Amino acid sequence: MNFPAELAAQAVQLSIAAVERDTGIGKDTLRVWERRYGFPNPGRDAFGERTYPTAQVEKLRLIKRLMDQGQRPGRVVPLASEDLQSLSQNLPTTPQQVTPPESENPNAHVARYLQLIRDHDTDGLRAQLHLAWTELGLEAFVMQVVAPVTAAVGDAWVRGQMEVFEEHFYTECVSALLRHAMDSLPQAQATNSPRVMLTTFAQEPHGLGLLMAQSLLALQGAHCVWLGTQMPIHDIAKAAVAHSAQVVALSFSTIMNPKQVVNGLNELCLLLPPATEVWAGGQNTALRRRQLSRVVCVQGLGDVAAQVQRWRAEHAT
Amino acid sequence: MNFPAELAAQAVQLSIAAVERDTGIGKDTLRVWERRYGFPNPGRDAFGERTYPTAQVEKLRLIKRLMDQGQRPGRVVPLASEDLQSLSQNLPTTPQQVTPPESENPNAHVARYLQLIRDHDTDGLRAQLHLAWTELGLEAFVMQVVAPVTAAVGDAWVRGQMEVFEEHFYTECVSALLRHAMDSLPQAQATNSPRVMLTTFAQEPHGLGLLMAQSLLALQGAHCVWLGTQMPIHDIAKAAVAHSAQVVALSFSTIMNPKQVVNGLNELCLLLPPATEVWAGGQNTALRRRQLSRVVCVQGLGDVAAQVQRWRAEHAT
DNA sequence: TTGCCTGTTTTGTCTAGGACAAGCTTGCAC
DNA sequence: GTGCAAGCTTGTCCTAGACAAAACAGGCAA
Repeated sequence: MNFPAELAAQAVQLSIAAVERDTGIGKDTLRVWERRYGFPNPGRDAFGERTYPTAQVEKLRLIKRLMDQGQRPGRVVPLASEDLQSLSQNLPTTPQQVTPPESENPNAHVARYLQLIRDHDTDGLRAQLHLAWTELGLEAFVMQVVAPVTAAVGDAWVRGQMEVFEEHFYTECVSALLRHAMDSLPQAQATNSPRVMLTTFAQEPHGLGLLMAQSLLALQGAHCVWLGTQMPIHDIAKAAVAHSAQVVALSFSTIMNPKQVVNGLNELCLLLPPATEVWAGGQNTALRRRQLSRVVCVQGLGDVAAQVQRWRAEHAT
Repeated sequence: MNFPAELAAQAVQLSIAAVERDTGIGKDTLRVWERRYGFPNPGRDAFGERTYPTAQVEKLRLIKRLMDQGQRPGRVVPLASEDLQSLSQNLPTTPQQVTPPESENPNAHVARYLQLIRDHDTDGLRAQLHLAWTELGLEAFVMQVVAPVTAAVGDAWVRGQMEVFEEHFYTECVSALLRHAMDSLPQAQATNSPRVMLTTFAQEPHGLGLLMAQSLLALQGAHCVWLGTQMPIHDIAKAAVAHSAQVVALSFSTIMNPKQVVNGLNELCLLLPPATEVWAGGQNTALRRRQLSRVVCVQGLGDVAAQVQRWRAEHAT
């Protein structure tokens, strides 16, 4: 920590393309914010091109986090950094949809994991997760540990109390364990169970929620095909046909543009065989507000089993 | 296969944003190609906005593949689809840097894996890989099986003989196995070994090459920290400090813009403590041509062990 | 033949301001 | 409170021009 990263950071000036990459805010949007709100306020280099100081990029990332939580640009972009900070602290906590284990204080439970993540303790985190899995079994592990801890990590990130790389680090640990746990499930192929293909759209890198859903689906006896994240829509359709999937399960986090979610889902529905169902889950606002004719919106992890039941009932022989 | 996907596809017209998402070609570039080469040649909707037919998007994806192989736009964009097809068939094969096992015909060996992938045979592929790993051991498995098969998959994709989802499917299978194999390695912490942090830039989703490198690093006794793919540059620097990494290992495939690779690496070097080394590997052209002062370019998987030796020699106590 | 220097072409990305549909908010009537 | 209409907000698209960096081609020397 004795390396003066702040000094180096001051010297670094980023191009508009680099800012788009680091913030997820499009070039067009950056220019139009500058015109309308006076922020960001980049300098110009010798060729007349915008150069953004690191401090402004940092502020933009904070603004992006707030907007992902539902804030509107006109309300947050003109604010001073301190106001943004205090705003992010006062955000409401994610509602806990999951019943915590009765035996102990759930917050202490979650806090222990957060501490391991902040300490960058790979082995400790892995051991703790592994212990919880073997103690609770897969279903309770997902519902009582992975889901609340993931929500808490997301909350901490929104408040600026957790770094991106700490979130990645947690995600990698949990993903590895969930995959391992699913591999060691008995392959009890229930009759009359859907063949489910799981993936995300090209702009959506988060696959952890989908992996939790896959765990629950596998426990219900569904046949799951995991294709990884970030698949172009055309290829999702081709894959569904090739794997003769009856259900395509997708997940959408808050970072995805709701308009692109709706457009993409409609496009996908046109390309899929009519009998194939599309299940969509995740925190993205598009799933709550819009009318999506053919798409089944899965309301949280608790709804996964219910949807499988419904599918079974509709496809009873 | 009896669903008329072609009929549905004909009706679908994509916006410029959707084409950027599906092809990886930027909006600016799409417009300037239209101006200069007359292709793509989209229609317009009621609001005067471009609408791209699926056939043109398909052709653009083919063009993108050829350009990733080193073709120049002026030579390929104006060509007819048939000419592009024949061009992609006649591409030179990736040079095999890896000695195949002597005992059998290496092509037959690789072809067996390709067949399993094309058949979408999850269990078969997994079983075959698992068998090879236990027979050969991790190092030979990576060098003689994973590396050549991955190269062959990449080649097949370039020639249009393999779908994106088939490549994803293969990647997921191999990644899971490699992680499992690394977990079950004895944690022989060699003295005087580097602490290596592995990740990729935000625009680079391919992590398989890096995972192979991690396997070899772990076999050399290095302490590896895998952070997953697609990390913003600022966070890579923060993570390196937090994990007190001595080496940051990055991988760059052909899909990344070489200019962005160079810019990103320079930016990263400014943010990292001076003692931290940056190792870069992958097929991206930027690593061969450009001058990158502080960056060590790892020349293929065979070079990984050599770089660890060099590091050891320079940091001998 | 190979290697190196120099002009020319190619190519992606930036600039500017204008436009507009879709979504959200506000306000008014019931 | 509920519903609908008017108005404001906001992201993304449009055109057309500019230019640096990289790639290529040609000439010349060894």
